Amino acid sequence: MGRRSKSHETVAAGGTRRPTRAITSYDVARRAGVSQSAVSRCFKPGASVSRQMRERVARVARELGYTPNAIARSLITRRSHLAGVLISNLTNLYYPEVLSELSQRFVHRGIRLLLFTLPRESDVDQVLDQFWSYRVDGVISAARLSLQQVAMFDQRQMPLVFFNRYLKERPVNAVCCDQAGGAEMLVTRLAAAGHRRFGIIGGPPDSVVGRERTESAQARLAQLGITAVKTVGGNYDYESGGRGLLELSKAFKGHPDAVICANDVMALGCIDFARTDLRLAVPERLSVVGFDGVAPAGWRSYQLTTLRQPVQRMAEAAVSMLLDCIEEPGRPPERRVFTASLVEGGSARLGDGQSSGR
Amino acid sequence: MGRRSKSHETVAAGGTRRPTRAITSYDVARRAGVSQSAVSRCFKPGASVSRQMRERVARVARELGYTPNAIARSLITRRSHLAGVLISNLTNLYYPEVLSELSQRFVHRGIRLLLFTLPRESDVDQVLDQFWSYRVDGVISAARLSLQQVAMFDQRQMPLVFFNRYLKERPVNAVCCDQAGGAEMLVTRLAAAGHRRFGIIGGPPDSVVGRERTESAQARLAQLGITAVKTVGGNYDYESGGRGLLELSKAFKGHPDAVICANDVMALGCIDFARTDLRLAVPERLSVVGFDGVAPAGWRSYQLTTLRQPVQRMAEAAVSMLLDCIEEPGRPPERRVFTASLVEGGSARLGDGQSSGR
DNA sequence: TTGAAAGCGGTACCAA
DNA sequence: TTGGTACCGCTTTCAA
Repeated sequence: MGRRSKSHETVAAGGTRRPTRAITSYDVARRAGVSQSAVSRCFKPGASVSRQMRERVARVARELGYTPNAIARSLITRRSHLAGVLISNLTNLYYPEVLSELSQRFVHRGIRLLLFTLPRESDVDQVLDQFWSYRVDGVISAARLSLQQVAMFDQRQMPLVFFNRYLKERPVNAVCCDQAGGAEMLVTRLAAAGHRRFGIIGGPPDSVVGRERTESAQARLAQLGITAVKTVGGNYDYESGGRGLLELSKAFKGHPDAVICANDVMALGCIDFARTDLRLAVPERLSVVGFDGVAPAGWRSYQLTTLRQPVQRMAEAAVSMLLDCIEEPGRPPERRVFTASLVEGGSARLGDGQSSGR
Repeated sequence: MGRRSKSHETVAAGGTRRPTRAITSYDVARRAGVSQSAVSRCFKPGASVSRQMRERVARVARELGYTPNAIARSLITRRSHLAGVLISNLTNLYYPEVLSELSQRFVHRGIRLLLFTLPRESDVDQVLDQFWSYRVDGVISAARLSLQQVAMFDQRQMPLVFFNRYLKERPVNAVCCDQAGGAEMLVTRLAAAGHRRFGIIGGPPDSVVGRERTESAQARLAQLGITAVKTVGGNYDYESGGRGLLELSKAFKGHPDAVICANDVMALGCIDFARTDLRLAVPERLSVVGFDGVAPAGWRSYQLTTLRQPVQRMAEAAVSMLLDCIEEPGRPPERRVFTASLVEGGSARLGDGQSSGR
């Protein structure tokens, strides 16, 4: 007999000890009077097992409450069926949607989601260690990683897909939304509708997406010859929107015609501040636009004019891209760029959209 | 030599094959000229290892990029350092906060979070299987589980802590927020302020928390002798709030004086519908209150009167309760009940709060 | 303090 | 189709 049947029998003989040990395939095998490998095969989908063997084992397994140990399995198969997900902060209102979508898709494909939220960017390194030690099959990151950090991934041949970020310095797998095109289009429409004085409320300094949004807007404004443009910093939260508008109003010694906010939540804060504190009608006297298309942007009080990201399709793309990378390790990096769709809403005067353009 | 050193040497001799295998403690041991067990000990906090051994191994490990395999470790220690988290739907706006808090606390304690979101309650059984097979150390559930499902947990001696739910039928570990007390207090204040016709917009049928909120409100209303009370169903989403108010208005052939919504998001929908569609001033002609204390409830457009749950403290309690259960398996179930705090806001006329009470 | 050896609970290959 | 056996990569006695 094998090396372990002895010890298992010992335990069985020990009798009185309380059964803190979980049921194993050996227990099922002994009780069913078959070999342990047979039990293992019965739990493998396409295995060659006779019908009676399968039934016999299934019955005993059910009686004993046996569930295969995924930990042990992944030790030898080198597939943990675990995917790591890295998200900077869940309070962003946009991320919960992303996370929810990712989670559904993964479950659907038999993959478990190991979640890591980052209070601060500096904690990334700790988290990466967890990925290495848990031997996750791959990682989706909605947080920024340094070049060095990314290098560690391919050094370990660990599949990595970025969600809404990427690296300029080198090609990486990424699912993105075209922020630049959307921002330019927004600016074009706003300018065509007669806005001349533009305020921009940016995201936090370390947000690549935010910078992309604001810089594209600025570039397009410059292109159109509009020079009355002020930019202030923001933090992606509701308060930033109001604070930003206040700063802009001071800078303009009046108020801008239009405010472009780097995300929806700031835009909502901006609208509320305009209406409540500055007594400025939106959109009549002030146009406000945002980015993301989160749920509250659509609420009646706001009806925000915004660029909605196709979160569902992006999540689907990210998950399937990650799985492709896992299946085919040598795969060259790919970048899939989705287009945001304009939600016209009612917080900005956009004109008819037919005017002169690019 | 051991049974495996042979095979490891073979691989090393094989040479040309690409190193798809990750670095193991054997690789480090060979390179450092020490035993594998020594390497293992060097990565165990309180182990008895000489300083030079520790340094030597650490150096080689760094050179080789070695990270201990947590999978293999947990196979023998029977501790995965994985906690399962079960959440019904992340779109609820309240759950992302909870999840974020839980995640932080777990990371803090060296525990990884295995996330499961449920599109439908019926999927619970599948998810449970995952818990069993991944041998998570414990589970926090913010989703409802049946008596049978809970029974499977203690059958497997798997620690379980409910978040904001519990079972009437039997004691379980749970961290809750006192919905009933809060609801009664709200009703009392509203009644004292002169409201007589009450509308209630409930949660989905399977939400225990929602039922508790509405039933307590109803009970208190009955106690106060107020009979003009109508209840309609809701779905916890924004639209439910508007739809609910519409239904209530029909039922009352006019409109209620106050609407109690089973969560904040419905309350916000209710306010918007009242103001925009019914042209009813809130709070002057209609008082609206909610439950939860989510971020948008505090936005200037709403300033919702609501009962805020102490999410952070509750998350902390849930995590530490779970860890306690893991440390001390036989521990009898405990229920920790937190109190919601009234956010007076500006969406309801509450009077001075000094009036006659219970 | 160090090393040898026996598992943890599976999978996979091989011969029967 | 079935059973025997060698691992996966680590922890943990037990001697030395």
